Amino acid sequence: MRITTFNANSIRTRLPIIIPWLLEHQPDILAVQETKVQDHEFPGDAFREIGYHCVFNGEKSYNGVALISREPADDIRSGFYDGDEKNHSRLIRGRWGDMHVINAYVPQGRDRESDHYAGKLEWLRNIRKMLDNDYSPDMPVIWLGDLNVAPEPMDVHDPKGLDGHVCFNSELTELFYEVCAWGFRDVFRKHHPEPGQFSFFDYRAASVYTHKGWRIDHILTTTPLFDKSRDAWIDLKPRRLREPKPSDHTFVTADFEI
DNA sequence: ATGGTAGTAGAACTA
Repeated sequence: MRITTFNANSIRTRLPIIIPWLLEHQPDILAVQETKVQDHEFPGDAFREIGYHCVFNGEKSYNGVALISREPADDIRSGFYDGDEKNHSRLIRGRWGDMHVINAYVPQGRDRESDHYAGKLEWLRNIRKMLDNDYSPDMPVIWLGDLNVAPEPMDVHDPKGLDGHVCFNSELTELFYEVCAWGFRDVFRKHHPEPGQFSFFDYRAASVYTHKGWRIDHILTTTPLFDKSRDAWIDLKPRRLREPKPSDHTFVTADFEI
């Protein structure tokens, strides 16, 4: 079983990257964030034409999440709880058999003093509440997506210069690990303990060419799945393309022996 | 260099 996360930064603009990537790498599930499209304009036909099902929650211009999969999901849920309209376009959950997938686009936070940053911390606390309510760490559960958290110094290109950033500071990373203490483990780091592994490169300052990146896109699983993971990898090629135009994030994938 | 680029929109906001 192969599962991938990708912040598309507009799924319509990124179809020339996503469709060939799906055909080449054949993931069972692709979790997309920042689709930036309302539901009635979602390009579902492009995925159905190559044999993928898709479910999505979007809004105009901002946010938006989707689950694109070989097999249709048995259950789809949106937000932290049924009827949570406020978080529809940042959280979509699916179940395939006994495997639960939580696709999240965690708020970025803008700056430490803003309400947006306070909302980001609250968002992570709500994830923990949702986990406590709806799942158990002995179940096969995957939490993946653009989590807007670089957990360790090695997850940013300049840990000293970037300390205090909304995606890299001790308050945030401590909270992140409190959420993970529910029962999540970092599948990517199981296979790649080395530094220099990044999933996001700012469009500005040609960061991709100097490898000044961040690892903020994650695939975390409960122990039953963690033990069955066989590989994880970041595909930098789609980020380095000039044509077609790249997203500022790239694909992060985990492979499991199931 | 507190800049830089990109997407959505069709000006200014978000990242």
